[in-house]
Amino acid sequence: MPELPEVETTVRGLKEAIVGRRVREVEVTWERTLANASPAELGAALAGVTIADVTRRGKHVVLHFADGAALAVHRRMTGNLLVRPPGAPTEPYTRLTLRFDDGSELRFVDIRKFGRASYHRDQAALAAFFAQVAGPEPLEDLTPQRLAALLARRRGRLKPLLLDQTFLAGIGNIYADEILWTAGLHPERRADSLAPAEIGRLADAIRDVLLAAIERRGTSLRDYRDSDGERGDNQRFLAVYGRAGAPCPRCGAPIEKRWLGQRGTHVCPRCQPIHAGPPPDHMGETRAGERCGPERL
DNA sequence: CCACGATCCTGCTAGC
DNA sequence: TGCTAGCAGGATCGTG
Repeated sequence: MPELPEVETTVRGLKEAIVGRRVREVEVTWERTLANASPAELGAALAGVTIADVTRRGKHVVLHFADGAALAVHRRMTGNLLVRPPGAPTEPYTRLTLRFDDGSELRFVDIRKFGRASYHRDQAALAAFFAQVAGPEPLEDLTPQRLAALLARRRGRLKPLLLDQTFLAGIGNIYADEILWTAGLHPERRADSLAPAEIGRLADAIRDVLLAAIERRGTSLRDYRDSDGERGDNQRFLAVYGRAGAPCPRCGAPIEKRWLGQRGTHVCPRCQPIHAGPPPDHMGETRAGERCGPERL
């Protein structure tokens, strides 16, 4: 569910809400949520410790504690991190709760139980963890030159590569489809086949699509909520994702849905030709940000 | 290195 | 109305 823009939105909300709060106790209601510790170990490690900062790395929310330790939370498909005041009724599907000194709570609510939290005793351990699971941040200095180097000698197809978190950290199924449409690139293009102009379009699309979605506080199709429980707005601006059969906002051709790497994939057959080459003439008629209409709320 | 299938889970919905 | 198959913002592991 949550991809980079949703995680970024959540992190900004959590920073406001819980930095400076001190953990009184930890409650674990679904043990497998904890990836590398027992409930007792996590409780002992966090009791009495203050939240010093909240950051994002890829799709992970990272809670940093005053003692240098950190808790990395990956929400997978349906997980949400909600801040609730003292005495607020518990949400169903709550898997993990940090209760603070003032009685307020941070709750990890996750219908499908895929989400995971991992505890890291210090910065070195945290860095080692992310070295394993997360590649470069797509919003930090992703120049066309750098993207070209990343794509070189990659023989796989574009979309599965964008979904590979060690290639770039934070892009998921929605934004991969939106990015490739924005760049006018077919998801099955071989990654090392892009011309320099195409790499430039891809770098621009990655930045533009992700930044626009952050500005709209993320995409809420069904389950995603921010730390206040609010929905995002970006679902109203999707060009291809979830719009099979509907007209392409740029050229009007019906959006196709196909299956690629076990993921539903949405593509405009006219704007995203499978063969390498210059973009179709109509590319650029619509600028990023003004695409889409109200036909799908 | 790359593709594919199975697995972990629950809820919703389209179609019969 | 009621049931069921299939699908869902993800990642990992094993096989070929």
